[in-house]
Amino acid sequence: MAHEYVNSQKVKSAKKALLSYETITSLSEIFKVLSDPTRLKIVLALTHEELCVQDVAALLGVSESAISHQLRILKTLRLIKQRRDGKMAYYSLDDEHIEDLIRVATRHISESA
Amino acid sequence: MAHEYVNSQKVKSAKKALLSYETITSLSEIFKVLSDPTRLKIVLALTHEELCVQDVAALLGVSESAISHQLRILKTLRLIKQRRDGKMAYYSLDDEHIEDLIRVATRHISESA
DNA sequence: GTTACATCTGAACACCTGTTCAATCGTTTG
DNA sequence: CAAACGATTGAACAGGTGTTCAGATGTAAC
Repeated sequence: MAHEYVNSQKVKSAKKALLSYETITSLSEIFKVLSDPTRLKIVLALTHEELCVQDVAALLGVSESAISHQLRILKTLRLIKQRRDGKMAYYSLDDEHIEDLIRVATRHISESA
Repeated sequence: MAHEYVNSQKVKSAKKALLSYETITSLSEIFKVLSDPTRLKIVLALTHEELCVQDVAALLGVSESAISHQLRILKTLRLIKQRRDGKMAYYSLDDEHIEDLIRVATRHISESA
């Protein structure tokens, strides 16, 4: 194979911007968890205030079961944490950086409109 | 309905962090497009250098057809732009803010490890 | 213990998504 | 013109995703 690429010079330059497999995987994961509107709303709602499952469901207009499923995903990925109080379970944000990410993204869409 | 929420005060506070339907939709969209590893790699590769379809495919180890499909998605969402040169089509980034978003997300995963 | 309530869970379902494969389009070259 | 090449497209496929539904936890009150 004399020429692996059409334009080796450009590819060589482009290669510098690539990231490791682990980084790509982690980035995809964090973007993916925020790509679902319901999860995104949950994260926003829990940013500055803890809420129980019922209230999250009522606030967002989604069934409690669906919310519970999504809360589990967010908890597994350590974006939120849980506090038990009797029968109730209170959830709150457990990631200080997520706010920044959403803020940067929000600025992005408002400036490209 | 005397009590719409279990904890009205907390819900009232949480409501302040919510965003409009349009903003939520746009945010989900931008996170979703970056949630696929192939698309994320394409965006990274085209950040500082334009590339033709063949070279993107070879660089990422994906078929030209699959790359072409993804390039169309990225182009539709105005993340990348196309330049024609004879038979070749050169693609490059068309969004200055995407780099920031990926940079913030990268910092996030490196600090939470 | 039993009832009531909040939450959680698993299976099922419809829907969406990314790749593959084959065919087609556009442009360039002989 | 025809052949060659890069790129594009559409249908089909497997795999993944979010919600619903019914049932099971777990905790508190009686």
